[in-house]
Amino acid sequence: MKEAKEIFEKYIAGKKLKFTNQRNLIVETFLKEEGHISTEELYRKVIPKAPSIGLATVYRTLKLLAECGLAHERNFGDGQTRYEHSYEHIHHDHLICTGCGKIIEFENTDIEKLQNEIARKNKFKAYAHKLELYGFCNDCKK
Amino acid sequence: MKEAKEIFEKYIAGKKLKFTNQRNLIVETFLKEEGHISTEELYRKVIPKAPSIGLATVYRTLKLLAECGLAHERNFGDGQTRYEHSYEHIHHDHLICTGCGKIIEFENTDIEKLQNEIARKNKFKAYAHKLELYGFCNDCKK
DNA sequence: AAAAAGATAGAAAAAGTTTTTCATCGTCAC
DNA sequence: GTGACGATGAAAAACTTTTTCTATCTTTTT
Repeated sequence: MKEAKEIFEKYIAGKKLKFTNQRNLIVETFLKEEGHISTEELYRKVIPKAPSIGLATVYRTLKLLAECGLAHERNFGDGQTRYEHSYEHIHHDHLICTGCGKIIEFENTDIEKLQNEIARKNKFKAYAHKLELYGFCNDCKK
Repeated sequence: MKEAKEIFEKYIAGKKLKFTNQRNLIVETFLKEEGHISTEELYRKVIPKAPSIGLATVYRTLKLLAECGLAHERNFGDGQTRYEHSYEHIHHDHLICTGCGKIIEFENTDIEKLQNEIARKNKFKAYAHKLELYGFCNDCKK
Protein backbone atom coordinates (compact mmCIF):
# COMPACT_ATOMS: atom_id res chain seq x y z
CA MET A 1 0.00 0.00 0.00
CA LYS A 2 2.77 2.36 0.95
CA GLU A 3 4.63 1.24 -2.13
CA ALA A 4 1.66 1.93 -4.33
CA LYS A 5 1.57 5.50 -3.13
CA GLU A 6 5.26 5.82 -3.81
CA ILE A 7 4.70 4.72 -7.37
CA PHE A 8 2.12 7.44 -7.70
CA GLU A 9 4.43 10.04 -6.19
CA LYS A 10 7.20 9.11 -8.56
CA TYR A 11 4.89 9.22 -11.51
CA ILE A 12 3.65 12.62 -10.48
CA ALA A 13 7.17 13.87 -9.91
CA GLY A 14 8.28 12.52 -13.28
CA LYS A 15 5.63 14.60 -14.98
CA LYS A 16 6.60 17.63 -12.92
CA LEU A 17 3.25 17.69 -11.29
CA LYS A 18 2.61 18.19 -7.61
CA PHE A 19 1.62 15.81 -4.91
CA THR A 20 -1.04 17.89 -3.26
CA ASN A 21 -3.15 17.22 -0.21
CA GLN A 22 -6.17 16.57 -2.34
CA ARG A 23 -4.35 14.07 -4.49
CA ASN A 24 -2.91 12.40 -1.44
CA LEU A 25 -6.31 12.07 0.14
CA ILE A 26 -7.97 10.75 -2.98
CA VAL A 27 -5.21 8.24 -3.66
CA GLU A 28 -5.21 7.00 -0.08
CA THR A 29 -8.95 6.59 -0.05
CA PHE A 30 -8.86 4.81 -3.36
CA LEU A 31 -6.14 2.38 -2.30
CA LYS A 32 -8.06 1.43 0.81
CA GLU A 33 -10.97 0.44 -1.31
CA GLU A 34 -11.19 -3.22 -2.17
CA GLY A 35 -13.79 -3.56 -4.88
CA HIS A 36 -14.44 -1.55 -8.00
CA ILE A 37 -15.49 1.96 -7.24
CA SER A 38 -16.98 4.66 -9.39
CA THR A 39 -15.78 8.23 -9.40
CA GLU A 40 -18.97 9.37 -7.78
CA GLU A 41 -18.65 6.79 -5.01
CA LEU A 42 -15.07 7.71 -4.31
CA TYR A 43 -16.07 11.34 -4.24
CA ARG A 44 -18.63 10.57 -1.55
CA LYS A 45 -16.03 8.78 0.52
CA VAL A 46 -13.68 11.71 0.29
CA ILE A 47 -16.17 14.46 1.03
CA PRO A 48 -16.35 13.80 4.81
CA LYS A 49 -12.59 14.21 5.07
CA ALA A 50 -12.39 17.25 2.86
CA PRO A 51 -15.80 18.79 2.31
CA SER A 52 -14.61 21.39 -0.12
CA ILE A 53 -13.12 18.99 -2.59
CA GLY A 54 -14.50 19.05 -6.11
CA LEU A 55 -15.80 16.17 -8.14
CA ALA A 56 -13.60 17.26 -11.02
CA THR A 57 -10.53 16.75 -8.87
CA VAL A 58 -11.54 13.19 -8.17
CA TYR A 59 -12.03 12.59 -11.88
CA ARG A 60 -8.65 14.09 -12.60
CA THR A 61 -6.87 12.09 -9.94
CA LEU A 62 -8.39 8.79 -10.99
CA LYS A 63 -7.22 9.52 -14.46
CA LEU A 64 -3.69 9.94 -13.18
CA LEU A 65 -3.97 6.71 -11.25
CA ALA A 66 -5.06 4.91 -14.38
CA GLU A 67 -2.24 6.47 -16.38
CA CYS A 68 0.44 5.25 -14.03
CA GLY A 69 -1.05 1.78 -13.97
CA LEU A 70 -2.25 1.72 -10.38
CA ALA A 71 -5.89 1.66 -11.33
CA HIS A 72 -7.75 -0.08 -14.08
CA GLU A 73 -10.88 1.16 -15.69
CA ARG A 74 -13.75 -1.22 -15.89
CA ASN A 75 -17.21 -0.91 -17.15
CA PHE A 76 -20.04 -3.12 -16.17
CA GLY A 77 -22.71 -1.46 -18.20
CA ASP A 78 -24.37 0.61 -15.53
CA GLY A 79 -23.28 3.82 -17.14
CA GLN A 80 -20.48 4.58 -14.77
CA THR A 81 -16.82 3.84 -15.21
CA ARG A 82 -15.40 1.98 -12.27
CA TYR A 83 -11.84 1.76 -11.09
CA GLU A 84 -10.04 -1.04 -9.38
CA HIS A 85 -6.52 -0.89 -8.05
CA SER A 86 -4.15 -3.23 -9.71
CA TYR A 87 -1.00 -3.12 -7.63
CA GLU A 88 0.01 -6.35 -5.93
CA HIS A 89 -3.51 -7.37 -5.87
CA ILE A 90 -5.19 -10.63 -6.15
CA HIS A 91 -6.72 -10.59 -9.52
CA HIS A 92 -10.45 -10.72 -9.67
CA ASP A 93 -11.81 -12.15 -12.80
CA HIS A 94 -15.46 -11.73 -13.43
CA LEU A 95 -18.50 -13.63 -14.42
CA ILE A 96 -20.94 -11.05 -15.62
CA CYS A 97 -24.60 -11.86 -15.90
CA THR A 98 -26.10 -9.90 -18.73
CA GLY A 99 -29.53 -10.83 -17.47
CA CYS A 100 -29.52 -9.15 -14.08
CA GLY A 101 -26.12 -7.50 -13.95
CA LYS A 102 -24.85 -9.68 -11.14
CA ILE A 103 -21.07 -9.96 -10.99
CA ILE A 104 -19.37 -13.00 -9.59
CA GLU A 105 -15.65 -12.76 -8.91
CA PHE A 106 -13.36 -15.70 -9.25
CA GLU A 107 -9.75 -16.67 -9.37
CA ASN A 108 -8.11 -19.51 -11.10
CA THR A 109 -4.42 -20.17 -10.88
CA ASP A 110 -4.46 -22.65 -13.73
CA ILE A 111 -5.71 -20.01 -16.09
CA GLU A 112 -3.10 -17.60 -14.83
CA LYS A 113 -0.40 -20.14 -15.51
CA LEU A 114 -1.64 -20.58 -19.05
CA GLN A 115 -1.70 -16.85 -19.47
CA ASN A 116 1.91 -16.57 -18.40
CA GLU A 117 2.80 -19.27 -20.82
CA ILE A 118 1.09 -17.47 -23.66
CA ALA A 119 2.85 -14.27 -22.74
CA ARG A 120 6.18 -16.06 -22.71
CA LYS A 121 5.56 -17.67 -26.07
CA ASN A 122 4.83 -14.28 -27.54
CA LYS A 123 7.87 -12.70 -25.92
CA PHE A 124 5.53 -10.55 -23.99
CA LYS A 125 6.02 -9.24 -20.49
CA ALA A 126 2.54 -9.12 -18.99
CA TYR A 127 1.81 -7.20 -15.85
CA ALA A 128 -1.95 -7.39 -15.71
CA HIS A 129 -4.87 -9.13 -17.22
CA LYS A 130 -8.59 -8.92 -17.50
CA LEU A 131 -10.82 -11.91 -17.94
CA GLU A 132 -14.55 -11.56 -18.18
CA LEU A 133 -17.08 -14.25 -18.92
CA TYR A 134 -20.45 -13.08 -20.09
CA GLY A 135 -23.52 -15.15 -19.65
CA PHE A 136 -26.57 -15.82 -17.57
CA CYS A 137 -26.52 -16.65 -13.90
CA ASN A 138 -28.57 -19.37 -12.35
CA ASP A 139 -31.51 -17.07 -11.70
CA CYS A 140 -31.57 -15.70 -15.21
CA LYS A 141 -31.33 -18.94 -17.10
CA LYS A 142 -34.54 -20.14 -18.57
CA MET B 1 -26.91 -15.27 -39.29
CA LYS B 2 -30.40 -16.26 -40.22
CA GLU B 3 -30.58 -18.18 -36.98
CA ALA B 4 -29.50 -15.16 -35.03
CA LYS B 5 -32.38 -13.17 -36.40
CA GLU B 6 -34.73 -15.97 -35.52
CA ILE B 7 -33.53 -15.85 -31.94
CA PHE B 8 -34.33 -12.18 -31.91
CA GLU B 9 -37.75 -12.71 -33.40
CA LYS B 10 -38.58 -15.33 -30.85
CA TYR B 11 -37.39 -13.15 -28.02
CA ILE B 12 -39.48 -10.29 -29.31
CA ALA B 13 -42.52 -12.50 -29.72
CA GLY B 14 -42.06 -13.91 -26.24
CA LYS B 15 -42.29 -10.45 -24.79
CA LYS B 16 -45.30 -9.69 -26.95
CA LEU B 17 -43.44 -7.02 -28.77
CA LYS B 18 -43.47 -6.47 -32.47
CA PHE B 19 -40.95 -7.21 -35.12
CA THR B 20 -41.16 -3.96 -37.03
CA ASN B 21 -39.38 -2.82 -40.13
CA GLN B 22 -37.13 -0.57 -38.12
CA ARG B 23 -36.14 -3.35 -35.79
CA ASN B 24 -35.55 -5.68 -38.68
CA LEU B 25 -33.35 -3.19 -40.43
CA ILE B 26 -31.34 -2.36 -37.34
CA VAL B 27 -30.84 -5.99 -36.40
CA GLU B 28 -29.79 -6.95 -39.91
CA THR B 29 -27.34 -4.12 -40.14
CA PHE B 30 -25.94 -4.96 -36.76
CA LEU B 31 -25.48 -8.63 -37.56
CA LYS B 32 -23.60 -7.84 -40.72
CA GLU B 33 -21.11 -5.85 -38.72
CA GLU B 34 -17.99 -7.70 -37.72
CA GLY B 35 -16.27 -5.55 -35.15
CA HIS B 36 -17.59 -3.66 -32.18
CA ILE B 37 -19.86 -0.85 -33.17
CA SER B 38 -21.24 2.06 -31.22
CA THR B 39 -24.87 3.08 -31.28
CA GLU B 40 -23.99 6.24 -33.11
CA GLU B 41 -22.02 4.33 -35.74
CA LEU B 42 -24.82 1.86 -36.26
CA TYR B 43 -27.25 4.73 -36.53
CA ARG B 44 -25.15 6.22 -39.31
CA LYS B 45 -25.15 2.93 -41.19
CA VAL B 46 -28.90 2.68 -40.94
CA ILE B 47 -29.72 6.23 -41.93
CA PRO B 48 -29.09 5.73 -45.68
CA LYS B 49 -31.56 2.87 -45.75
CA ALA B 50 -34.18 4.57 -43.65
CA PRO B 51 -33.51 8.28 -43.37
CA SER B 52 -36.32 8.97 -40.97
CA ILE B 53 -35.20 6.54 -38.34
CA GLY B 54 -34.49 7.94 -34.92
CA LEU B 55 -31.38 7.48 -32.83
CA ALA B 56 -33.54 6.48 -29.90
CA THR B 57 -34.86 3.54 -31.86
CA VAL B 58 -31.35 2.31 -32.48
CA TYR B 59 -30.61 2.60 -28.78
CA ARG B 60 -33.76 0.74 -27.93
CA THR B 61 -33.10 -2.03 -30.41
CA LEU B 62 -29.52 -2.56 -29.32
CA LYS B 63 -30.82 -2.86 -25.82
CA LEU B 64 -33.15 -5.61 -26.92
CA LEU B 65 -30.32 -7.35 -28.72
CA ALA B 66 -28.24 -7.24 -25.59
CA GLU B 67 -31.13 -8.51 -23.50
CA CYS B 68 -31.62 -11.56 -25.63
CA GLY B 69 -27.92 -12.32 -25.61
CA LEU B 70 -27.17 -11.65 -29.25
CA ALA B 71 -25.06 -8.61 -28.56
CA HIS B 72 -22.98 -7.65 -25.72
CA GLU B 73 -21.76 -4.40 -24.42
CA ARG B 74 -18.15 -3.47 -24.33
CA ASN B 75 -16.42 -0.38 -23.28
CA PHE B 76 -13.01 0.67 -24.42
CA GLY B 77 -12.86 3.89 -22.51
CA ASP B 78 -13.70 6.27 -25.29
CA GLY B 79 -16.98 7.21 -23.71
CA GLN B 80 -19.16 5.22 -26.02
CA THR B 81 -20.65 1.85 -25.37
CA ARG B 82 -19.92 -0.54 -28.14
CA TYR B 83 -21.78 -3.65 -29.13
CA GLU B 84 -20.47 -6.84 -30.58
CA HIS B 85 -22.53 -9.76 -31.69
CA SER B 86 -21.89 -12.85 -29.74
CA TYR B 87 -23.67 -15.55 -31.64
CA GLU B 88 -21.46 -18.29 -33.03
CA HIS B 89 -18.51 -16.05 -33.15
CA ILE B 90 -14.83 -16.68 -32.85
CA HIS B 91 -13.44 -15.19 -29.70
CA HIS B 92 -10.45 -12.97 -30.03
CA ASP B 93 -8.23 -12.86 -27.03
CA HIS B 94 -5.66 -10.15 -26.94
CA LEU B 95 -2.19 -9.36 -25.79
CA ILE B 96 -2.10 -5.61 -25.56
CA CYS B 97 1.20 -3.79 -25.42
CA THR B 98 0.81 -0.63 -23.41
CA GLY B 99 4.15 0.54 -24.69
CA CYS B 100 3.43 0.79 -28.40
CA GLY B 101 -0.22 -0.22 -28.60
CA LYS B 102 0.45 -3.35 -30.59
CA ILE B 103 -2.26 -5.98 -30.27
CA ILE B 104 -1.52 -9.66 -30.69
CA GLU B 105 -4.48 -11.98 -31.04
CA PHE B 106 -4.43 -15.48 -29.74
CA GLU B 107 -6.64 -18.41 -28.96
CA ASN B 108 -6.11 -21.08 -26.40
CA THR B 109 -8.44 -23.99 -26.07
CA ASP B 110 -7.08 -25.00 -22.68
CA ILE B 111 -8.03 -21.67 -21.23
CA GLU B 112 -11.45 -21.94 -22.81
CA LYS B 113 -11.95 -25.30 -21.21
CA LEU B 114 -11.07 -23.88 -17.83
CA GLN B 115 -13.45 -21.03 -18.42
CA ASN B 116 -16.28 -23.40 -19.16
CA GLU B 117 -15.48 -25.27 -16.01
CA ILE B 118 -15.60 -22.11 -13.95
CA ALA B 119 -18.90 -21.15 -15.50
CA ARG B 120 -20.31 -24.54 -14.68
CA LYS B 121 -19.11 -24.41 -11.08
CA ASN B 122 -20.87 -21.11 -10.66
CA LYS B 123 -24.03 -22.33 -12.30
CA PHE B 124 -23.44 -19.84 -14.99
CA LYS B 125 -24.32 -20.18 -18.62
CA ALA B 126 -21.56 -18.35 -20.46
CA TYR B 127 -21.92 -17.37 -24.09
CA ALA B 128 -18.92 -15.14 -24.55
CA HIS B 129 -15.72 -14.07 -22.95
CA LYS B 130 -13.06 -11.44 -23.10
CA LEU B 131 -9.49 -12.05 -22.13
CA GLU B 132 -6.92 -9.34 -22.33
CA LEU B 133 -3.32 -9.46 -21.17
CA TYR B 134 -1.63 -6.13 -20.67
CA GLY B 135 2.10 -5.79 -20.83
CA PHE B 136 5.08 -4.95 -22.97
CA CYS B 137 5.95 -6.60 -26.22
CA ASN B 138 9.43 -7.68 -27.16
CA ASP B 139 10.29 -4.32 -28.71
CA CYS B 140 9.07 -2.35 -25.73
CA LYS B 141 10.70 -4.36 -22.98
CA LYS B 142 13.58 -2.68 -21.28
C1' DA C 1 11.48 39.81 -0.23
C1' DA C 2 8.92 40.66 -4.32
C1' DA C 3 7.71 39.31 -8.73
C1' DA C 4 7.02 35.95 -12.18
C1' DA C 5 5.83 31.53 -13.82
C1' DG C 6 3.52 27.43 -13.54
C1' DA C 7 0.32 24.13 -11.67
C1' DT C 8 -3.94 23.11 -8.92
C1' DA C 9 -8.35 23.35 -7.16
C1' DG C 10 -13.15 24.24 -6.99
C1' DA C 11 -17.31 25.94 -9.23
C1' DA C 12 -19.79 26.25 -13.01
C1' DA C 13 -20.43 25.60 -17.70
C1' DA C 14 -20.06 22.68 -21.50
C1' DA C 15 -19.93 18.53 -23.99
C1' DG C 16 -21.38 14.17 -24.95
C1' DT C 17 -23.96 9.92 -24.36
C1' DT C 18 -28.12 7.58 -23.14
C1' DT C 19 -32.87 7.56 -21.51
C1' DT C 20 -37.39 9.32 -21.15
C1' DT C 21 -41.35 11.88 -22.48
C1' DC C 22 -44.90 12.89 -25.53
C1' DA C 23 -47.85 13.15 -29.39
C1' DT C 24 -48.71 10.58 -33.33
C1' DC C 25 -48.92 6.63 -36.16
C1' DG C 26 -49.67 1.84 -37.44
C1' DT C 27 -51.38 -2.72 -36.57
C1' DC C 28 -54.34 -6.11 -35.00
C1' DA C 29 -58.57 -7.91 -32.95
C1' DC C 30 -63.14 -7.41 -32.63
C1' DG D 1 -64.66 1.27 -38.47
C1' DT D 2 -63.37 1.47 -33.53
C1' DG D 3 -60.60 0.64 -29.64
C1' DA D 4 -56.48 -0.98 -27.56
C1' DC D 5 -51.73 -1.11 -27.49
C1' DG D 6 -47.14 -1.01 -28.77
C1' DA D 7 -43.67 1.55 -31.71
C1' DT D 8 -41.68 5.57 -33.55
C1' DG D 9 -39.30 10.05 -34.12
C1' DA D 10 -38.28 14.41 -32.21
C1' DA D 11 -37.25 16.85 -28.50
C1' DA D 12 -36.37 17.23 -23.80
C1' DA D 13 -34.32 15.48 -19.86
C1' DA D 14 -31.03 13.02 -17.18
C1' DC D 15 -26.49 11.68 -16.38
C1' DT D 16 -21.62 11.18 -16.61
C1' DT D 17 -17.38 13.24 -17.75
C1' DT D 18 -14.52 17.01 -19.45
C1' DT D 19 -13.33 21.68 -19.96
C1' DT D 20 -13.14 26.48 -18.83
C1' DC D 21 -12.23 30.08 -15.81
C1' DT D 22 -10.53 32.50 -11.95
C1' DA D 23 -8.29 32.54 -7.66
C1' DT D 24 -4.82 30.45 -5.03
C1' DC D 25 -0.66 28.18 -3.85
C1' DT D 26 4.36 26.71 -4.91
C1' DT D 27 8.44 27.23 -6.75
C1' DT D 28 11.80 29.77 -9.04
C1' DT D 29 13.96 33.91 -10.39
C1' DT D 30 15.46 38.35 -9.70
